[in-house]
Amino acid sequence: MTKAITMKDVAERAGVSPMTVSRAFKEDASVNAETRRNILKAADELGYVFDSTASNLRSQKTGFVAVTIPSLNNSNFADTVTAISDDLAEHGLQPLLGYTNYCVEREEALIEQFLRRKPEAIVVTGGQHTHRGRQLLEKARIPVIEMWDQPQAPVAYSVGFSNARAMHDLTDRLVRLGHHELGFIGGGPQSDTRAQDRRNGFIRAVSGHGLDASRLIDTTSTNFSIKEAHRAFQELRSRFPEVKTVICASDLYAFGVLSACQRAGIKVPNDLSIAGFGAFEIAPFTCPTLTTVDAKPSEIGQKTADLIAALLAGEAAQEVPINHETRYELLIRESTSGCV
Amino acid sequence: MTKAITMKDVAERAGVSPMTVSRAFKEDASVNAETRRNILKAADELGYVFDSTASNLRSQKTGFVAVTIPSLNNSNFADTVTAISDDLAEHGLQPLLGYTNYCVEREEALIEQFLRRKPEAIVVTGGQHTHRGRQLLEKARIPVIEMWDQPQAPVAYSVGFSNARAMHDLTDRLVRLGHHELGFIGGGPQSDTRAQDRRNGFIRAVSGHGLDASRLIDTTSTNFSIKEAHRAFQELRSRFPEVKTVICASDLYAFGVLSACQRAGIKVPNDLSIAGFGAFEIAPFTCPTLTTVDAKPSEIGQKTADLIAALLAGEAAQEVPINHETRYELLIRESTSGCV
DNA sequence: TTGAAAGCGCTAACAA
DNA sequence: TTGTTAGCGCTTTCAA
Repeated sequence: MTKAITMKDVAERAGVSPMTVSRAFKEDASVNAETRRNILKAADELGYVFDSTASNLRSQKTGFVAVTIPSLNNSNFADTVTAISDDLAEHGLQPLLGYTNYCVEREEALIEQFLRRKPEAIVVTGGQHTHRGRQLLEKARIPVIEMWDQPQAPVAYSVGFSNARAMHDLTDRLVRLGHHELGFIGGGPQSDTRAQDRRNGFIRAVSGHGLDASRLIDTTSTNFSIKEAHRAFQELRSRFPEVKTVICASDLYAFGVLSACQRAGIKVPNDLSIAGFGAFEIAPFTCPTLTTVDAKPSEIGQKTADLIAALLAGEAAQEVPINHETRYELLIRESTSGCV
Repeated sequence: MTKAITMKDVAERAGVSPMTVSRAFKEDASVNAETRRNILKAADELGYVFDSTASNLRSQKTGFVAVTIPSLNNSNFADTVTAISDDLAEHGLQPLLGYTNYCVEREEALIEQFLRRKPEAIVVTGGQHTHRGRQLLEKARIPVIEMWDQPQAPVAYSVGFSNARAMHDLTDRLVRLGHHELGFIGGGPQSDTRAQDRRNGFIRAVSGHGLDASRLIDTTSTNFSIKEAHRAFQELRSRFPEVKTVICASDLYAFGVLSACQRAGIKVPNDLSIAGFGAFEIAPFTCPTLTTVDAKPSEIGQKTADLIAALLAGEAAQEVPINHETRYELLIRESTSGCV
């Protein structure tokens, strides 16, 4: 391995000082136009590659934004990350992405790892952390954003919505449309906290109407899978055969229930209504189309990135709101039109 | 902002030299067990956070592996990245993830950006790059891996399979099963190169049997969407009404065609057979279940990470093969059982 | 607009 | 096992 080419080499070739080379590589620095051209040419000829690691150390700025999500393989989180990534890029920031696999201990490890890399802000999904994870976030001297949920006790900033309220609204709407025998799949004690919140919202809405809110089926894996939905639906059918409307913590579950019904010859929505959560790409294309809630994941990502940009631009803290509530939208479709 | 706490501070508090603190933070360094305990305690009390940026510069090692994929929102690529990420973590490496949106110019920009951060290896998806992108990869003095495809002229290492051959095999198999009027959706000149390769494989297989291989429908967007499939299927129906078997460049297209059929009352597979590519999670759960090809994305990720680990461990270059072929599997299911 | 000097926080290399 | 010295490649700061 020959020695790496540095700014000094470029400087010598261009006949200037290293400092001028440094400036030439900064878009907005004041360097004579021709000098800059010469420098960039020299750099190109030498095959010089700017070294961010040195720049990061000296300037105490890395341009990193740490982001942890539960899973990469979930189109909602993928949409959020895509939006964050796009938006941050406009501000010259680069996400440092990690996934927790829905495990707070893994989150803690990720947070610790990421903080060592000196990101300029850190984004985590949800408000559930280990004790130490939370401490790390609190002591990090950078903006901390919890997204997707509205934590009861936010570490600092939050961008998201209440999963409980969203599911409450969906359920309430369906009850008003005539659905009275409802069951819920997902959100058991082992699941993702967002799924748990959704289940709570379901219970609150159903109880609020004086209906039976006890037809709940736990799922055992933290991430959502179609297979799991099949198992859960079977359990629902045997324990609560009277259920006419199944609401699921995720569209993936809803799709699983729908496919199980198609296999079993159960007509949806005539015999059974189904609703999901998340507005996955397939939802408007299934037969029947799937009732769901669009949590607008891209909007969450965008608002998160905008918030970071504002905070890093040094906007007076009192001008930046702490909690950023994002919208969600009920999408009532064919799969729940059976009771009218 | 008060001054950051450094190793020097920790050293003073623990009554040792900074070098000893440095060693205490390295798992395998030789430090007296009690000394290390004292140091870590002191660090904890001071709220010290190890500074990777300084470590990276001094040791000329960042622990980063740059990875670019076309899209985050594609479960195949998400699976690959998840596997890479898991595997690299075991070697203390951290992926630096970026997505190109199926655009070689964006890829070039990402490569350039990433190389400045001094990753220890770089992984790109596929073998298509801009001229400069390729040059950057060639001149980077780190292992370069092209994954998912088997490029004709690899930059260095490759881990993947031939999309053309995989689709050829699927098509060939279907022809042998009695499918003789075939059409293909996707892989037009504007699409993802992997989709183009698949189309070529289709053409080769169909022509190979002396059948009409000209029933091809272009899609216009680079990423796969269900909506696009609806449009394409409509075009296929009007231009080639004789088609009895539709093969799609992606499961997402196949799902779109299937849902369009369900809407239109076309019986699958009795009136029309459908096959996709990618073994998406929904494929075994649709009604009918979907014939597809499993390209084993996790395996690609795993092999890629293993290759990187081997190369960084300094294994003699001649011991490490250049091309790593990964397996794929034909999954013949209900959606193509109409011709038997 | 350009340059010189100093140093960001860590660790390689060497010494004890 | 521990310490000393020097310096990784940039950019801050100050001066011209």
